[in-house]
Amino acid sequence: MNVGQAAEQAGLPVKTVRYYADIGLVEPMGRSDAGYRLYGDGEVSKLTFIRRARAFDFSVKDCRELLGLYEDKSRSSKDVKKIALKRLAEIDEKLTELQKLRDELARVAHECHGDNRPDCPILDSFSS
Amino acid sequence: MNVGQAAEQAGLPVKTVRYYADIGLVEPMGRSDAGYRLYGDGEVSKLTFIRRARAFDFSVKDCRELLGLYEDKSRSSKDVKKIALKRLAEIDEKLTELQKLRDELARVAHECHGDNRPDCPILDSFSS
DNA sequence: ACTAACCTTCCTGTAGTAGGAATGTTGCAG
DNA sequence: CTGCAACATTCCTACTACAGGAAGGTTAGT
Repeated sequence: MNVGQAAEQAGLPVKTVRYYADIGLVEPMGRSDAGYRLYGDGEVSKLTFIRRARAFDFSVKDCRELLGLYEDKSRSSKDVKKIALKRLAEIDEKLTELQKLRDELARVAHECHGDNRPDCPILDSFSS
Repeated sequence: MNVGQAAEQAGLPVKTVRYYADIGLVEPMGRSDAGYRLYGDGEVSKLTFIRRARAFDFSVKDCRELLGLYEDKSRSSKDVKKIALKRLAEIDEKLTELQKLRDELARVAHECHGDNRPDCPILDSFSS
């Protein structure tokens, strides 16, 4: 299977699949005589796995680690859970920050009457 | 005032101040004989303004627009509010997505017993 | 034989800096 | 006057995770 088909099956852009091959994240099974990347079902599974993990906001670096665990049949679920909980904590922190940001922005935006006068609490909050 | 002092007063890294000068966001008043960037209080105000706006997660591009409004004494608060509300909607969307992500990750992480057995619902959720 | 649809590599760009090299300037103490 | 620290300069590289496009080769079908 060429890169296009592998990409389609995995639900990823071709560019991305090639990129993953370049950085050694998911290498093709081999190359055709013409130098085309050749993929099998195993590689497609890995690519799909990565797409899902990325959708969970795991970094490519995290994915590399997870993929290692995914392929390692002897790994314990403890190892995986540890990474997941770390990501969860990071996401929680991000959520908290973003929520604070949102509230403050909503507050200043609400205070701004939004008319044709130049007086604006939003800009004031930036400069004071 | 040289770049170091301006950066300190604005609460920004020197590198960042130089970057803002390079991209024409906040240009120095002038240059010294030796070619040092020279800043005045006006530039420091703008830099401070940008730092605050960036803290609100506004992009540098947004900042450029806001800075234009900030400097334009005849602008209406309506224009500013429009940008702010747009950002607010974006943040809300991001929050919603992140929250969904968080919940799903928390769910699969919770389902994983995290012991020494290889069986792991987290990885399963990625590959199925 | 031609053409469309694939594939290849390589180069550039994105956002917003951070780090570092090589070099020049300023100010002050000895 | 000299030496030195603390500043400044430009330029190059790296980061993340790709996207876009150029220039060219391959394959499959008509």
